[in-house]
Amino acid sequence: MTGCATISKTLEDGRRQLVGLLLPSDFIGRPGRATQAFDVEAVSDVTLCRFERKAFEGIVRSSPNVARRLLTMTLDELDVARDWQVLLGRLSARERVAHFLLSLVRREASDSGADLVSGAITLQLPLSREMIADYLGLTIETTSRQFTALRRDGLIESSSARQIFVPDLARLMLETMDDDGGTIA
Amino acid sequence: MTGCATISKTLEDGRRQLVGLLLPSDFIGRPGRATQAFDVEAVSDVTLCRFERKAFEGIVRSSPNVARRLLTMTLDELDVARDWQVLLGRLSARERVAHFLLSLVRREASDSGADLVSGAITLQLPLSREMIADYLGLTIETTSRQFTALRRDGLIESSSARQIFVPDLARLMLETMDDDGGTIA
DNA sequence: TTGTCGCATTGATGCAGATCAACAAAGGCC
DNA sequence: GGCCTTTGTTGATCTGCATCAATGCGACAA
Repeated sequence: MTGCATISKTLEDGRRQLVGLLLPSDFIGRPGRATQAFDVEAVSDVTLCRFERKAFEGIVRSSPNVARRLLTMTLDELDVARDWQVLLGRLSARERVAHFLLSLVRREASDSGADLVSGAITLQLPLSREMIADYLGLTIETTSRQFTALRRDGLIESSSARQIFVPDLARLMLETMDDDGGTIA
Repeated sequence: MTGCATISKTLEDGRRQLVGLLLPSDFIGRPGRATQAFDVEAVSDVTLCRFERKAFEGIVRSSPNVARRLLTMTLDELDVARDWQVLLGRLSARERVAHFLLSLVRREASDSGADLVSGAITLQLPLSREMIADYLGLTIETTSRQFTALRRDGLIESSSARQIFVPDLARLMLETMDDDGGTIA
């Protein structure tokens, strides 16, 4: 309901990859599953709404609307995961960072109902550089360098590491090269 | 029901990433969705079982068991997608290829009920080198070189490009470095 | 047989991002 | 304030994979 958490997997040698970002309105847990194959970790103070498994599954069983909603949410998560696969497999470091920033913008826009496709916006990054790197399949250093490069190119401005001002969203979108916003010359 | 298909996304400049591999028993389509954000493409002759959307959604609505099964399948797909994210974000080329081969072995094992964790096995690759490269977020050349390297190291043998013999599954697993099979010295 | 087409392999070279290392900045705590 | 820890930035160098370019090889047709 408030706060931010991550879903991740860590390999034995310490390499880590985030596979999900949980923000208010997201759901944790898998109905009908005893265990979870990934780690869920709060990255800020979090308040959440807990359901007893038994009771919850009873509700799901008795209410087809809830069941359908759950399926829809899972399908949405699947789409997010697949877009993320494309990012991890094929995008350059700069494209990844631009994409990350825009995904945060879209999250915020869809929460507030507005539909920001251009103009300026200020973002609060919910994650540290290390987490962003683990999110994007990069190292801390390249992530930091990409932020610096975007700042140098005037695509973002920042007063602190966690506070990002985007003067022109359309211009940032040109950096992402995906079919939601690309069309680069 | 027979054959093999892929789910993928292609960027405007031609870069492509597979985000799903469909083998017999898999399901195509998203209940409650009009459109699909990814391309589905047959890579061999395929026979499938088609349902009318209206009729199918009626069945889902009236039968909670079907609805629950659908949710379970989607959750499984989500787990696969997330493991894939880890592979794309953090594994080396050699690890990716080893992981790919083992995922095919597991698929075959789980279909035939057997549970192969060691010993030898012969695989028919359902994909060309190009598709494997797009699957793993690599180029054709790197993929080919990794097959050559695995052959050189005695981890696989092959009579043709599509036919792979794995003399010792346990040894191949040591190459994957994930927490399902790693434990490297 | 000989050409040609598509796919796979192999080699030479380049480069984006990783790694190693130093330093700066921002809190927290006494 | 001063000290320490954590986090972020920057620079120098290295390396794994991409890129560019041939070459090999089986399938198929003329």
